[in-house]
Amino acid sequence: MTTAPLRKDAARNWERIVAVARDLVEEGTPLQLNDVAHRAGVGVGTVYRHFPTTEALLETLATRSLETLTAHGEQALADDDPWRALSGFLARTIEAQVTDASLSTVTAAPTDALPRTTELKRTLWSVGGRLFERARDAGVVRADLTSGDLVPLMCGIAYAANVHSSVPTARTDAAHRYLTALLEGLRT
Amino acid sequence: MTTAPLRKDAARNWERIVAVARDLVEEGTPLQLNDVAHRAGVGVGTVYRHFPTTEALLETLATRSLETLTAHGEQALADDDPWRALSGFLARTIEAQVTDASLSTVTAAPTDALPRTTELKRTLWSVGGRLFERARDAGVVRADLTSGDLVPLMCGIAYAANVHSSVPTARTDAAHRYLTALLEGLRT
Amino acid sequence: MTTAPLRKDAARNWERIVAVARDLVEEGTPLQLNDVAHRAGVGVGTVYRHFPTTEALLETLATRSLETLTAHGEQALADDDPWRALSGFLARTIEAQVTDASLSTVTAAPTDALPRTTELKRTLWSVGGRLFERARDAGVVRADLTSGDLVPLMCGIAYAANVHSSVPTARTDAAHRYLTALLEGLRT
Amino acid sequence: MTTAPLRKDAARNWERIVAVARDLVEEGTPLQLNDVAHRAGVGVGTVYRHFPTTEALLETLATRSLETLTAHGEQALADDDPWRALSGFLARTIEAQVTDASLSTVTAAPTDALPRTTELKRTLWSVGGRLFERARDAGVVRADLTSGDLVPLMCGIAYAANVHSSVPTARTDAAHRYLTALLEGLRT
DNA sequence: CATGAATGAGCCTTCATTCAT
DNA sequence: AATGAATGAAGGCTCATTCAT
Repeated sequence: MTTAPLRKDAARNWERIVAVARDLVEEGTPLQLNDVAHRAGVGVGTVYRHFPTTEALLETLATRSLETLTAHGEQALADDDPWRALSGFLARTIEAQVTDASLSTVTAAPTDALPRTTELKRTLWSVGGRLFERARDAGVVRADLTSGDLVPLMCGIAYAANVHSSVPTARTDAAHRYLTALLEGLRT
Repeated sequence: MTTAPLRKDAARNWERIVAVARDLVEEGTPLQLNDVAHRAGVGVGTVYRHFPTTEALLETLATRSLETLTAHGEQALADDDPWRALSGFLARTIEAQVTDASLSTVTAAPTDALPRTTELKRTLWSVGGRLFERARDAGVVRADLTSGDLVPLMCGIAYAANVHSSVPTARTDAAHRYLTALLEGLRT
Repeated sequence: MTTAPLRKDAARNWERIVAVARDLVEEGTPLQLNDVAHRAGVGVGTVYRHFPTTEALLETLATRSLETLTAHGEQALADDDPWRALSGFLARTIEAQVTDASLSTVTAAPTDALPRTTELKRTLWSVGGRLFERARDAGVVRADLTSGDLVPLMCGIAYAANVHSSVPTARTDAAHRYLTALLEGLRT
Repeated sequence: MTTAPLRKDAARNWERIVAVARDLVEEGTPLQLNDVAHRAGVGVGTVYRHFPTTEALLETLATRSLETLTAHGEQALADDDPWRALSGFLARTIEAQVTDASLSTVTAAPTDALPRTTELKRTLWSVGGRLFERARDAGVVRADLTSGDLVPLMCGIAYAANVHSSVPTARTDAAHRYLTALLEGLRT
């Protein structure tokens, strides 16, 4: 409902642009709207029409991961075991962060370009927060950390996994080890 | 003997440039040699003479912290208690990373502009590695992390502490909490 | 079909830029794209879009002369008298070189920026070579020079004509005298 | 007598600078006084003291060839055979031009930085002119060229020999062939 | 005399954004 | 809606020349 229904050709362009942008982000090339336009075979103006700024495009890329994670989080809330629920959720989060570069950027950004992003982030933080608080109330988590520390910590682990390793598998691996260590530290 | 003895006026300019650069880095402004020159009240050429690239300047800023940390690390090696030695060293490291933005950048960089930096980093990693291995040999540290994870982890914690908090004291505070959590996880 | 059809306004800018560049080259001012842009009343970016390097612009200027000369050369090949054909062609070549500064630069350059230039030069050299060889086969030309000497010799004469005389008519005059002397020397 | 007698150390610096500059010119590197100073192991100021401009240095390099050629020319004037005298002189001139890059530059330059250069050039042109006129008076040389064409022609041949051949021997070779052709054309 | 640090104009190039077509 | 040419601020770097030490 948020987005107006697009004409068929406009929708096709939108898809192309997003696809190209995803490739670029994946290979680490900094997003440049001119460049995206060229590779997508559309005019610069078209890209600007769909995505007024680089950030807007990046947030659009991140949307998919944000939605998936939210869904996972909501499922986790249904889990009886608070610790298993929290740790599973965090594992998925870290994996997404390490895999999808747009996600880590958007997650760490203090402000958003799209209202939709703000909304999604808020929901996701809220779900994560509830998982965390449930675990703390159950006494399985240290008391000196708060739910507000979750996002920074996830960003930090993703960042740590990226430092010094450009190989994707090495990154995923490192991320898991770091999360495990942290979870051990979190657990009471 | 490391640095060639500078003429008095050259030394004064060097100091000015470094001081200005430190301020800029501190306030989060990206280093631009033209800008540095302007603010330091010297010609662009002067900055370029002293620091051929932005990286060289940044590494020069980081040198101080790198040296201090190395000295601390070497003192720590003299400590009888392997755990106390390691955790103390890491605490100082994190504090430096959070306080000095040049340090985190230089630490995370895969390559160096100045040979001096490479040398300093190597020494520091080596000291940290020895502290870590001593702790592991003493059986006070988890076995699935290695000394090579130390640098990424420190960078990650510093990054986490910086996300979402621009207030210096909040950063230092967060960094300590995160390190504590991690250390709990590390400890056997 | 060689050049993509330009939009009307783009074409107008292209023309302006080329015209300004021609003037500058004519008056001996070294081409600078910023300068060209300014004088043509367009933005720097526009010049860079049309001509990525100074060389590309210069070669574009030279194209006209290269094409004209090639046409003349092909007509000359139709002439029955090998000597008249060769000497006429060389006379036109020299005249063009002395008149059009871009031509001499491009001719003497070991490498080209535009594929089109390489193609044109190759064709022109080939035509000239055939004229020369026909004359040699007819026994009207010295045997110790080869068709490969033609380009250097033409460049040399143009250079000679330019040394010490900034007045256009004096240059053309000198060029003719020097070519005549050389042709006398070439003739058997 | 023109140059004031130099102190011994000043003389040594002068020699070093000139030697370095000769090497640079030989290898085709454009002369830059800072660069020369660095390679010669002296301060920039010292180079500027001895040679106020790049041109002055270049002319100093050319002096040697100018003097040698003048001497040769004067010997040639003693030769009974006007044609042999002229052609021998021109052969030496061309050889020098092709061998010594400073000479061709200085020869072609419309103005001089050092009075000494002007004087040397004047003398050399005069000697060359006399050789030429003697040959013309003897009726062994075409009448439509004048002694004033000698310098341009020599520059032109040297230029032609340099175009497209970076190999020294190939240059000398080409220069000889071109001169021979021209001399044939000059001869009546 | 020698030194070499300092200067800064000058040139090059990129890229986010606008707007006529 | 789409296109892509045009714009020009912004930043990077070099090098000839001066002048304090």
